[in-house]
Amino acid sequence: MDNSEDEVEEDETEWRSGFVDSALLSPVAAPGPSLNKTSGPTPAHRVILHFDLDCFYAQVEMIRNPALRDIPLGIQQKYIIVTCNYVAREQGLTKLMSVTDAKEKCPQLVLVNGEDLTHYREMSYKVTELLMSYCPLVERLGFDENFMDVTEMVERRLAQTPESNKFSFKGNVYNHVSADVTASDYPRLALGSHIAAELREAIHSKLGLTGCAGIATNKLLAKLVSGTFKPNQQTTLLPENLSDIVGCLSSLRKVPGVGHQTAKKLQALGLVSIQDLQRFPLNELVTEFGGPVAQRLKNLAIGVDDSPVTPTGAPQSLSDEDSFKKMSSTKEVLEKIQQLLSSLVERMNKDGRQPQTFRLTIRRYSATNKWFSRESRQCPIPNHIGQKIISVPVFSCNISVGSSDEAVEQLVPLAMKLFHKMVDSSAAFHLTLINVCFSNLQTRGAAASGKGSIASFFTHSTSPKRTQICTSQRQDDSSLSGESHCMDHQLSAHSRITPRTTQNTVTTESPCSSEAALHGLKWKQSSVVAAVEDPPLRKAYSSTARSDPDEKSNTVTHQLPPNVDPEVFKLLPVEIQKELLSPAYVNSLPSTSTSPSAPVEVPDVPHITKNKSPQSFTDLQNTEDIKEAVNELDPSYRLTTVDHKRPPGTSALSGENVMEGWRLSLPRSSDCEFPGNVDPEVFSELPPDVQRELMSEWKQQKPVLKTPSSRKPARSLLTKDRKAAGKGSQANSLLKYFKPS
DNA sequence: CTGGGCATCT
DNA sequence: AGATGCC
Repeated sequence: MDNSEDEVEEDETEWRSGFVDSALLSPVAAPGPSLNKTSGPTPAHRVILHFDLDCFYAQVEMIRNPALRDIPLGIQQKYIIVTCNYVAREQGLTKLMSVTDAKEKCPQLVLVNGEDLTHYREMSYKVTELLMSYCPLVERLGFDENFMDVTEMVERRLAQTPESNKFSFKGNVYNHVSADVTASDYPRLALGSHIAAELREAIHSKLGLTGCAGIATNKLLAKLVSGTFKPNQQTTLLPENLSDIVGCLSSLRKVPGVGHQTAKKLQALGLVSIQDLQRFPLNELVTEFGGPVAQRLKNLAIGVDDSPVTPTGAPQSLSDEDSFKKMSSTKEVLEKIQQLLSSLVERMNKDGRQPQTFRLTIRRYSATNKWFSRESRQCPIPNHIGQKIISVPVFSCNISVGSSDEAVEQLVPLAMKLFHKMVDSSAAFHLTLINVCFSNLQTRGAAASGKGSIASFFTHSTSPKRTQICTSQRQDDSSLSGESHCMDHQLSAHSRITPRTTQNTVTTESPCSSEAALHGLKWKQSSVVAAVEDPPLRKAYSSTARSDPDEKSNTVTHQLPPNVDPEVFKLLPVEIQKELLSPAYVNSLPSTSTSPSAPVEVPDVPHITKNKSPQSFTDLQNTEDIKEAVNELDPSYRLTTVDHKRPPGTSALSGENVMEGWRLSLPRSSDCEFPGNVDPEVFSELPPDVQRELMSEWKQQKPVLKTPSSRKPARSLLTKDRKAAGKGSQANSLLKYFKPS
């Protein structure tokens, strides 16, 4: 029962497609709650583009180090090659292959550690920004994909462009010989293919990245078709071939939106192919998945997708995580949390918004079902801490208070509290992942918003004017000519890129411009200048937050485990302090061999000689030669120890960064009675609930970590209003993600 | 020997 | 808080 009659099938799906895609009619979706709560009606026929960058991480690394261009390159996270360049793919490597398998297939493979996503994130937002500069309707999907609704652009071009251009397709046309196509039937898709080609060219010329694009009438089809001709090509799907591309999906898992769980449920219903799902009665699907999901699945199976391209904007949460084989001591947890928080606070600082919520997530080891079962606890961030995450400009000077370090110091105890809500550290535990996350991000005060709005224009490679036009316009059709002008200017000018050295364009707009212009350097200044060279300044400000009488000796420092900041230590619950000081931990292993700070070996010499045939010796030589050559080309880029995670000595909480004013005196025999070990002054400065907690622990000799205190965030509506609340204010903060650091 | 993010829905 | 999905 294959699709015997192509024309009948196509006609039917096309009819349904038009039927469902037009929200004005849409009786199909009417009975149940509409799956996409798109407010506005979606145009009857849209032109949707899907961009998918080629082996994105690998491309970024090859740009950073061109010596990697022509050698097989894999991007490694832990034991996985998450992606690899096309040189490596020619030798059989695929995405998400284990390092072991990869090296077996390709002994010369050069690996770069890709656990730090900073560079990928930055480049990713540059791409989104570039697309947005042509049309604001851009939706991100991961770091390397973007949807774009160019319907209005197409309509405008339809009126403007000469006839001859309307009737040719750029790039491939699915299931057609491109030159052969009767493009006059699909002038909009044809123009969409022109736009896609221009945008891909812009991405290439301005950012140096190649990628694929799909052109179709909805997101699902655009995404499906974009990958049909793989590296650096584009493909248009004509409506007449809708059933072809859907029918070609080898399994239901290939349908975007059908994940592991959904596929398993469908398989339990006896469905394995797309055709199975197409024919399966809707009612039975409803009982299994509920109305909306069932209808959505049915629609997807026939290539129907009326979900709108929703502009993504700035992220709603920032998180940082690390996975490892085993973590089983509080000391390790504390250090890892410090590490993660340092980098997360730094990112949050650059963002400029103030997080209202902090979340800690862990994954426990379990022999069965290793990959799920994450647990998390979250709590509101006290305002006085949240403010410190954002560094505050000092008067008219560009130097800012080094408050980010303090923010980390105060967040660590918060995180440890959450940790102990999940893990009873008096019993054995075994974690394999820790994640820290800021969410509920709040744009900062109206008046002092110089940081967010103005800085973005400076760090931004495009003119403020154009950004304003494109981001504030939304979907209004009122200023078509304006956007069109903007667009055409861009398109015609992209052969010559003039990044407009920003300074002069914006200086006129705000007296704070010089302050904002240096914003990108602020973090460095705050951590170096404020903490080291300018202690009085820093102290003056820290004293406002904390009554810190005088500086005291550092006697305890030497007793602390390495990398534990005494300032932080002081703030920890005594039980944790005790745990950290106990001989078991002091002597305990620093041996998390999977730690990201451990150098990644490229290539693994003993492994190769052991595993491979005798001839691999020559390969080994070659690889070594390549490695050395690459290292010599760029000394800052060490293949053997590629670790972008954290340059040495930049940790805000490294041991040498000694803070003033901690004064907790503990005896050498660290694990004796608490009250004698605790400085009354310090105790009196602790928050009341912490005091209560400590008291109860001393009395009971038991970790009672329930805070009876007030955890009443009084949260109400934070779910829905992404569209309205987001866009306007979000446009500014979004730009921050578009700029190099 | 399946990473490190992100989002949405419940 | 968790599940699920996407890359």
